[in-house]
Amino acid sequence: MAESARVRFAPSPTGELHLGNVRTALFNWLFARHHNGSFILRIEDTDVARSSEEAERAILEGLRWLGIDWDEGPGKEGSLGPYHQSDRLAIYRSHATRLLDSGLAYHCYCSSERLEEMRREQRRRGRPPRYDRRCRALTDADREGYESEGTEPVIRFMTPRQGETSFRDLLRGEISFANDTLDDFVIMKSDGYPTYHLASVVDDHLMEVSHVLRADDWIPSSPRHVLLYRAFGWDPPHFVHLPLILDKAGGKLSKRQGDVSVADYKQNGYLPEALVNYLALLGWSPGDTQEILSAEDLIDRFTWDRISVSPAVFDLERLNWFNRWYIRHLPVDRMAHAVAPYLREAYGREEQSEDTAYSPAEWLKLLVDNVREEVDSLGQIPAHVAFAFIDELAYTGEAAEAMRAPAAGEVLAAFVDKVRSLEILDIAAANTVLQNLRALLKERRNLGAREVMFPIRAGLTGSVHGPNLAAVIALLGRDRCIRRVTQLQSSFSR
RNA sequence: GCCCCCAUCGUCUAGUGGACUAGGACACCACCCUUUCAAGGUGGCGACGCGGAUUCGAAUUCCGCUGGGGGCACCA
Repeated sequence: MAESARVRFAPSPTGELHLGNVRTALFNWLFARHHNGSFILRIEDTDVARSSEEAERAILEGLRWLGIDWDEGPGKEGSLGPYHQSDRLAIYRSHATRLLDSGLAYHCYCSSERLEEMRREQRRRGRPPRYDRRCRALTDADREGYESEGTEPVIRFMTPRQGETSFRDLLRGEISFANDTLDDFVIMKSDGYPTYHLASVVDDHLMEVSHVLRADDWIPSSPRHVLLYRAFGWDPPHFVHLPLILDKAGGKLSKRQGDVSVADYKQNGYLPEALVNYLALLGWSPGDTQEILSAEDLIDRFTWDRISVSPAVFDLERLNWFNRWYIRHLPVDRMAHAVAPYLREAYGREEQSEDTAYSPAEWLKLLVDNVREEVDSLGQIPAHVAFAFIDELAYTGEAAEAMRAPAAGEVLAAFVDKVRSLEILDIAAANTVLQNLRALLKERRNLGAREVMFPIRAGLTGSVHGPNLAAVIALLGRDRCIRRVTQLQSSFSR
């Protein structure tokens, strides 16, 4: 590819940033970065009723969070802007007029009621729903009549009745459509805004887009776009249609079954690098067995010819695996920073370090470092560390059983003794305590490791599962450990 | 209904006529490790949709079928 790579992501701000859209954005971005080209962000806000600034903000925020940056677009006006289609209406109008003047487009005054009725009838007769081109044959008198009634027309493209229109998809080769399966589609709406077809073709040309990477479901529209390029006398860009992302049920990924918006994943504690890594591998592969790929790796290795053509099912389990990997490998201070908001939300505070051997920051890091291996996402962390924030423990059945063990009382008493004798209870000291306790009780009562560890863990946390026990002890600190166990002992003796 | 796209383990995929008793990853199962859970290690389960054709030889090429998906708006 000798020519420069200019690609774009062109979302319409009508809702959340959808995973499918993100994947499209990601592939475009990787393509641009790999080829040292440009990645353009264009906001397709031509649907006045559905577009909102809030949705646009969410999209920009989502992209930024994922690290997908743009070279031209909102906040980065380049020479080929503006990058909101609503700011380009004059451009579309003049181009529509050009087609009108050259007889390749015409005004259509048909009401939406008539069009709906027409389509209903066509479907009823088992015919494909298509515009019947009635307004192609309007006389000047007809037109004047409509105009005097105040009817605002749309502008339709005059699609050839005969022949076929084909285009080359880089991955699939030649795809052709018989022109009679296309109809005279609308290019300008009656509110003066262009439709997607016109706007995207005009913009892609004017913004000098070299490659259009977009989702599969655009294939049926592509011949219309090719027709428009030709009508304007332009060369179409290269097309690469990306396979759709399907849900578990095999349909197009949509709301209702699970989270589909990036904001949801962000909120639930998925790391951007995990999402990027997972999404990059949905419909693309590096060609070897490497699974963990950083953004740099992806940029380095991304080429369009390794994009697959068959649809891919979104698999949360696999995303979770990537997220777990990145959670485990993130530097601990970054992890602490990322986890803090979740703790604050759940407990109103992000640490509980008073009366421990640690500073607040150290305490948080110790906590995070010891719990990170147990969760799929950051959002699950608060539930795993309740023992460190809440003193009223709810004991699980297993925990109660562990404390009912014959030696449990003796184990806990010995534990409190050891802890009481300490000045500083950090993780090293806690480990020493546990080691000594094991040796002592092995000698005295021939107890195994579990018989020692389980009652202590259960008494301290209310559960027999959880982070490393020495860490638990260090996180609670000397006084809380003693308090929890003695409370337990008094309730037993009652 | 019409048009278009797609088809390898349950899922993501490698594979571009012979190196395929089809490789890797997720999930699942077993074992090991172990201070619980997890992580890690080892092993296991598990796929070329069907039928023709081309070829000495097809997962790989061609045709048909079947199946799945998408599109058919003054939404993108």
